[in-house]
Amino acid sequence: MNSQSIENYLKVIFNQAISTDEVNTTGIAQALEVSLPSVNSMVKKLAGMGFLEYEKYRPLKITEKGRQMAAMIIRKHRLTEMYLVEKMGFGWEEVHDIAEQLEHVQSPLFFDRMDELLGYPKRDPHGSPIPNKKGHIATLEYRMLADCQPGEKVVLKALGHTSDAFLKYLNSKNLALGVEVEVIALEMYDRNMTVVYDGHREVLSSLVCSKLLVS
Amino acid sequence: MNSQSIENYLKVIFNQAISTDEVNTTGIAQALEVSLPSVNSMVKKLAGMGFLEYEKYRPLKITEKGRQMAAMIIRKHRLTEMYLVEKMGFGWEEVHDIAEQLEHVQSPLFFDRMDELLGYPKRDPHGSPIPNKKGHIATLEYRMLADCQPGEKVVLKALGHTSDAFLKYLNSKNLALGVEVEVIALEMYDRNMTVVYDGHREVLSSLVCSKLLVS
DNA sequence: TATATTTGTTAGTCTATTCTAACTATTTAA
DNA sequence: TTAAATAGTTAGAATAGACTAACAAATATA
Ligand SMILES: [Mn+2]
Ligand SMILES: [Mn+2]
Ligand SMILES: [Mn+2]
Ligand SMILES: [Mn+2]
Repeated sequence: MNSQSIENYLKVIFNQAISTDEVNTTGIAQALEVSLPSVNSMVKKLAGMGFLEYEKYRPLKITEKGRQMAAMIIRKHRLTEMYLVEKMGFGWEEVHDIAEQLEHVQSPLFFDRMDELLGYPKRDPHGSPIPNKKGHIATLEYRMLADCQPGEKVVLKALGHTSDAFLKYLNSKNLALGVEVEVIALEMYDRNMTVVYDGHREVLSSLVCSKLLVS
Repeated sequence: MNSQSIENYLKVIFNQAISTDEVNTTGIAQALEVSLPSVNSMVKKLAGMGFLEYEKYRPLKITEKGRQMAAMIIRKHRLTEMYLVEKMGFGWEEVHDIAEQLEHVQSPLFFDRMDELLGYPKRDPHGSPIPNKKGHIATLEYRMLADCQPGEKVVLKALGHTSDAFLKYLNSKNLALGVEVEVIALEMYDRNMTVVYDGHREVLSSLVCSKLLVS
């Protein structure tokens, strides 16, 4: 069985590979808050296990095997988050830290049961796709709210970022997935956006709007 | 935070202290399937942390602090088992291995929510008491079925042992907690007991009867 | 292009947890 | 009450994962 440490590295590497395909050591070190040499030695180990391709001083490439393995951990993480929200009444800002631990539990039955009880959900509480049992991850074609034009009506589908602070901010504005948002105005100077939803009228910064994924 | 290893040691030591109060190294080694020297060095560490009293070549004594700590882990273990059975539809023979992992999750909220959703249960699915948040464990005054006399009608309340094999045996005989059992006959030669319950008539060995706790 | 900055690597150390081999104390039993 | 058996200890080593200090390669910048 892979250690929790190995699983956490793999997950980070997989996530960084989504945007750039090639991953660098420094990024991993920052994400996991460990030193560069720690990453270097773990990377060699992961390469030895066939999860990565590694050449000295070259960016890393995750292999299909690595991708597969990472997807299974992410599957467990996201199923857990969904379960905590849907079945145990947690808020979407409370579940990540718990899922970070439960994702390492070794028990296919446990996660299959969650999946079943949830009715085989496709997304986690933050709108991110839940990989299926084969490791396949649906690619979601959402736009950023920041790219919408005044007059458009869109539905909030997912978040591009899920920090505690951001989730709490969204809670304070009553912004949740599924909410229909109408773009009223876009200030060209700072790209602040005035929106209306659910009887609310708010001005959202471009920072926020770039993290709200809509369709 | 205490490591999983430390937590597993503490739990074993606590459990062994219930019967004899004094615990010996060999018992711990057997329960955890590790070598004697491993236990020896961990025991010194636990003593250093104030969980045990240790003197060379003397049996160990668990301290109040150690008892407290162990109770909190056992609380998480048993709440988890109850949750898995009651809310997720697992059989009582399936839950121990999952609970063995979940008991190490660091999230008071997670277990408090389980507790709440379960309606603050007093026992786990095998009839063992769930320690309360202060670490207090109710002592259950049950008798062994083996000590009952022909003619007595008793209710199965808990198990003195919870191995997979035993639980599966009980499943095969449709014996579950809460079942009312009438003692029909007791064979003095081998102490086999003939019992009737739920429309079943079975002959149970003394080995089995000594592990069935009734009231 | 030459230099400065950033990024990645190596060497060596540390802690946690485990092990085997060798030894010592305690307990049991002849 | 001595010898045998059992239980516990020490020493020394291994592995996993992390770190700092020192160095090398790659990249950015003047
Ligand atoms: Mn998460
Ligand atoms: Mn994790
Ligand atoms: Mn159990
Ligand atoms: Mn455990």
